Amino acid sequence: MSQRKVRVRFAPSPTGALHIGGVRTALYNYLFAKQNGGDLILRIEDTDSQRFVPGAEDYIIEALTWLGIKFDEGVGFGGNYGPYRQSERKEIYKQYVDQLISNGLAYIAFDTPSELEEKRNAIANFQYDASTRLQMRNSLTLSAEETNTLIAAGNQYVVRIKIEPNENIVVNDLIRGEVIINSSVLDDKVLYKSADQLPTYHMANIVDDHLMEVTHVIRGEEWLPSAPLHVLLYRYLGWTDTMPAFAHLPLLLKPEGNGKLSKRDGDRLGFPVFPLEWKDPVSGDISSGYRESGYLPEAVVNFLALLGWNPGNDQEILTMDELVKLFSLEHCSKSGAKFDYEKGKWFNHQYIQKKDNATLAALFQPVLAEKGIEVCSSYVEKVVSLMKERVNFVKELWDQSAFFFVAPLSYDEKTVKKRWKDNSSAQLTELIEVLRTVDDFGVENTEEIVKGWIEQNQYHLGNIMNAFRLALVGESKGPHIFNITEALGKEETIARLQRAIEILK
RNA sequence: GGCCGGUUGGUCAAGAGGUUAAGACACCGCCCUUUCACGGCGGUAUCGCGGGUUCAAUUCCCGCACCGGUCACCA
Repeated sequence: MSQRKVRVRFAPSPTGALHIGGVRTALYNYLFAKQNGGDLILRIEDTDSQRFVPGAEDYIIEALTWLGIKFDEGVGFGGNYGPYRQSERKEIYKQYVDQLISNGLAYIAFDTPSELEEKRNAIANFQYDASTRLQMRNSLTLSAEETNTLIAAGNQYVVRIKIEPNENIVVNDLIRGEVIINSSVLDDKVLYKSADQLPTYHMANIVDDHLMEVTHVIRGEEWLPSAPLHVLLYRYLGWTDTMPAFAHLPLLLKPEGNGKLSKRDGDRLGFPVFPLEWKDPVSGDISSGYRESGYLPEAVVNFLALLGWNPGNDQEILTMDELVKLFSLEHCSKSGAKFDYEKGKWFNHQYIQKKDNATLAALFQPVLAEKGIEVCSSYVEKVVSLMKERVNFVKELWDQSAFFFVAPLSYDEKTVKKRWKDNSSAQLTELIEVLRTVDDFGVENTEEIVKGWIEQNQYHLGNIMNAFRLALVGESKGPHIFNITEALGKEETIARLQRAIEILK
């Protein structure tokens, strides 16, 4: 299996929004494919007709596109190995199922769900396997004639794999090494159900990976227990020599408490677990998304990439291109990672700093529009350049810099108490007169004149500046004060001073 | 419960027999400063426990504990 072109797939089932853990799996597959000059396939695993959710497929594509994870083929991308939706591949699976049956590697079982339920209730740890299958209603215990009669009469049945007991099955995992499981602990898994004429995940997955010439299966750790079954299926189908290599990724865990990160944790703890906002078509419930929360896609990618993998050094800010170069399965960790939302915010902060002002201003404009503010982009860019280093999200820009767009309506009580002195209004009144004489309201000039005036009169610099800031901003925050006066302009600066003097007396 | 996987600071983690056990997030303190941030500096680990192997073990082996996953006609 030397020179096969690397081909990997991301194979979600369209049962709802794509979980952030799934996004990471898709990302790792993408990085691995690109690094090796291979292909990434998007395959939709919709063999469970019961759980299909409309809109989920589009959601998956939109989310991954937003993040810059590009597919080479698959649903929505074309390709020569289609169709890529499992529900459209019924006939393909059927022939392999039949092949297994005729080779004696699988059999037909008529036990109804309720009969099985009964068994499970009656016998502790009941498992449909070599030790029990001869007590069940299947083509192993029934004659061929009886079997055919039952089928002809329209009885529903399933096809089960026939697993021989007592054999150690070796799964070679690229991340975990050899994992050995005894076949006796495996059950005769259902491969196919006559009810909807669809295979189950296991069968469809192996057939498709083989037919689509997948070379590496990179998926979540929750699949590790069924990996031996998959190895056996490759053998039963005669495809062992082209069996893909496996890599089982560690899980994303809840930030606190136990268990893997779930859909509900996000809303409970106040952060998104989905890339895009998702509205459940049935319940109408809305779950927040990273995009709508103001995350930059590069930040999400970077954050996710480092959750379960690291480059082996202390580099943390990595672009997609760098990730493609550096990624390796060997550096993936084996243990689950608790999801640290705070770190995610930090990544976004880093990427905001890296973005140029024009881009950020363009992202900020809609937020301003929402507040009913219309200003030219050059002014927004100026504000952004002054304020971006202090926010994690574009949206926060408004909280931090509203005073650039609207005069303070009130003055923060604590700040007033601390910064507004008895002589403040007298001094600021004087300051107004000084400012009136300033023609060039640029940062340096205004600062020089104001500081000169303060020095001349032996005033306390801090007292004046803090009261000045209070008048302009309404509280004790913001960038260098003369950057604010420059942006506001002479008229507005003086108006704000007058207003503060009036109100605070 | 059976089976499988994992276990380095609150979190993400580097490390691969001999190190003062990196770095980042968060937190705390200090510095910078006219405010708030940014930035800078500093602080917090007897590497889950118990046995081995070895001159030497966080690193190798075994047992235990704990955490996680999985045991469907779901993926």
